[in-house]
Amino acid sequence: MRSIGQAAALTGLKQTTIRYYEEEGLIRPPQRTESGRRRYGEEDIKRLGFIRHARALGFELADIRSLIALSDRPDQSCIEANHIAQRHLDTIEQRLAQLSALKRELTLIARCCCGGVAAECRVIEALSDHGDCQAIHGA
Amino acid sequence: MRSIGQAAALTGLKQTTIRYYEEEGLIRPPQRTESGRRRYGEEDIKRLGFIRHARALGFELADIRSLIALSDRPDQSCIEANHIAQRHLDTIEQRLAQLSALKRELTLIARCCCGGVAAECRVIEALSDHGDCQAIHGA
DNA sequence: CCTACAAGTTCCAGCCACTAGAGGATCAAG
DNA sequence: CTTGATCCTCTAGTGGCTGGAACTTGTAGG
Repeated sequence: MRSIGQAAALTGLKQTTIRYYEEEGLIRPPQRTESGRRRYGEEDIKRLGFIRHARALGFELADIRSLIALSDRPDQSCIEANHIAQRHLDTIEQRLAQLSALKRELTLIARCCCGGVAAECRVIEALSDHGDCQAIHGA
Repeated sequence: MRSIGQAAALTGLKQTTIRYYEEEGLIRPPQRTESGRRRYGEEDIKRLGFIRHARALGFELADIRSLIALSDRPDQSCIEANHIAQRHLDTIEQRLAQLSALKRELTLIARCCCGGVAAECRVIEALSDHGDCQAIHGA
């Protein structure tokens, strides 16, 4: 059994984050010592690792909640899990496309700064006038 | 002079957002009618457009504040503006790299779902075990 | 046994950039 | 005068934590 500090060190999460996950019901409340300190078993550590990994992949807590529910009922079809992953993948792809559009425009804007005074600054000018900016505002 | 509704329609911002920007000091408080309704002039609309565009490019309000301050003192060097843009570009590039890494891993994970039961679900398994996941956790 | 000090506890506020909703006032048209 | 659109202020909520205050426990050394 580990303390919250050890759990944090093992999973790479912060103690406050672990407590937050408990509060949010993402992990079950761990055992406590007589004095009230949390004690985590191997299963708890595993689940924390799961959450950590899923968060690192950008899943939202709501999705993670669903994935956890799925893994707790191992007889169920995993189509749902795949669905969640697929949906997330779509989101990521959208964001990627958006971001590269941003990058393109921003590169253009940033490149034409010649170091003059702000009155002639292309950066500020380009930001003021979005006539030549396409399809960014659908963000 | 335009009402806040017109300003919103012209800039693509919501009324609440415009009021929020006012509260945050990103725009100066507009004139008011006798009854207290906001009236926006051309300059105000322009500035709102500026903010809108910068936000669409992903600049944070703090950066936008600096950019506005710069454009208000047109005699100053625009190196600062360029610096802000460059910094933002770096952030975007980092996020892009991160996102494509996520996409790669997630694609791998999602692909191996064969539609079986959750106990054998590769998606859940892959999330539990991040032994084969590289360098995502530096996010 | 006493003293530090590290590590844990709860609770509450703050972050960002809005957004939603309540509840009321005002405006323009018919 | 009524109706419905528009506007006003104020408060609270979003997600996913993070930080701090104020307190209690555990442990190691002297």
